[in-house]
Amino acid sequence: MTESYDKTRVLIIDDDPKLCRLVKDYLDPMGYDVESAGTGPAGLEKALAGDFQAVILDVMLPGMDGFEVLRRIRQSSTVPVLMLTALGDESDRIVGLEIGADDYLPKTFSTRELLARLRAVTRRSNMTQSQKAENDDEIAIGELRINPASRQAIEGGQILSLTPVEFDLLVTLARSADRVMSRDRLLDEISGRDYEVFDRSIDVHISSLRRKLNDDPKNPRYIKTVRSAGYMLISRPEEA
Amino acid sequence: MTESYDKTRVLIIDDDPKLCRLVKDYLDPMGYDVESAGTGPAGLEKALAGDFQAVILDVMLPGMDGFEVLRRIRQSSTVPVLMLTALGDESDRIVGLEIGADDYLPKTFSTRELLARLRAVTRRSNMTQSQKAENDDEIAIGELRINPASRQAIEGGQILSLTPVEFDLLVTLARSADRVMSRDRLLDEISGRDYEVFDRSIDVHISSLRRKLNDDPKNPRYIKTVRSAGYMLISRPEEA
DNA sequence: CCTTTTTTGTAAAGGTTATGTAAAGGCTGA
DNA sequence: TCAGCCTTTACATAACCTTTACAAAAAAGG
Repeated sequence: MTESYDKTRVLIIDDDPKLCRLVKDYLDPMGYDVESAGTGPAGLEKALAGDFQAVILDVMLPGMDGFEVLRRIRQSSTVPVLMLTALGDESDRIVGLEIGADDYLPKTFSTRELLARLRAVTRRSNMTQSQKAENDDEIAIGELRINPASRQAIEGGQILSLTPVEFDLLVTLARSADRVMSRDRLLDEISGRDYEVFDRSIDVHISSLRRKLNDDPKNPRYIKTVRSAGYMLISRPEEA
Repeated sequence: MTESYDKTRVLIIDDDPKLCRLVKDYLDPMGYDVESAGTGPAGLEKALAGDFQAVILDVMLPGMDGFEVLRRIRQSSTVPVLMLTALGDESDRIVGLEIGADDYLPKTFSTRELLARLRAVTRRSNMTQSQKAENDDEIAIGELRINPASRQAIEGGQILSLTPVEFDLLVTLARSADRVMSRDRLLDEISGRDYEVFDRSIDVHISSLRRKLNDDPKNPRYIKTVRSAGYMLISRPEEA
């Protein structure tokens, strides 16, 4: 095993080795873990076996064509699939078979586009997983009021100017007030990333959140550190 | 009873079982409850009997064609109907529009499109009567007055000369004042398109709207940018 | 107690992404 | 054809997120 398991795993199924190489060379340095398959059956097998966060699938494949592969993938998997279609070649698409892909990518895609669509597709599937409850009700905790609809938080009458991640972090903590949230969990909620042991970004965000909340780590009114476990937003600030 | 009551119920009417399966396989895990019908008459019966939040209807059906099915559905139901048309077949669209289709999907749709349109269509039909009545009342926000009936907007006594899209954008923002509207949502409301990763047109419209409103992005009286989330029209311009 | 190890707090740097907007391109209806 | 409008493109800039580094605190172990 040469790859660490936390990367976004992408499978490309295409009979053109050059294209596979191209995609791999481009995505690898961006932190993706790219595998490839040159035929439909091989691709299908890999797609169903290895767990990938996304599959890039050429429509035209020798043996089993892309749509057939897609159909079989869909029989037992909901992995996001990006179909590679020939540019402008819309007329030869087989009516009725072409659904089930999450998005399409023209064969002449730019790397920028590839990356953007990959991200979009993986983000979407992460979102449906947690099935966003979309609760827009205001959350009140002590002097703190959080309004998801306007993405505003007010503490002691002052509007806090929070960055996107800080706001999400605060909402996440608030929705699980008085329960410890692991860094792992927090990171997943706010950015969908996986937590690594050396990842300190949550800590950094917590730090700046505290500064904006005027909160002291040693004697927290809001965010309490739970050593070796995570952070917790406390609903009733008690005096120590 | 196998299904929980709160899922969005979708009926697909298509003679291609593969397509029905694909839609079902894809939508089920996303929290939809999909039923299918293989013929016009069967579909019609189901559409009128079971209560669905949306119907996906193929234009080409053996026996009774899609338009006929749609016409009969419309005789006693206002359920949102998405027509499946062959790609680029403009005349189909025109016919369908007249009969009362709610939206179209090219047969080569991606699930991204499918999901976007399903959401749009169910959102629209979920609106309460008063919301749906397209409230033509004037909206007043600060120095700004918007009159949907005459499609005029006045700011500080001056009539703004807005383009159609700018006006719709302003109305949409105003009707959800103090709530962040995503670009996704805005784009859908004003043009029915679905948002692509590279789409900047909302930003551009916002920019020119701001110019006409004499609004400064950095210190907005009206339209506030909510980074990574969208835009928000603020009803009570606060001092910074 | 004292030392070592683990964990956390936070400043600063560096790279990345989102946004504002001008300009170009393209579509549509007169 | 032209005029008006919408979208796309392109680039500058600002805001942001993560990483790194180091200090401090807490726990563990003696």
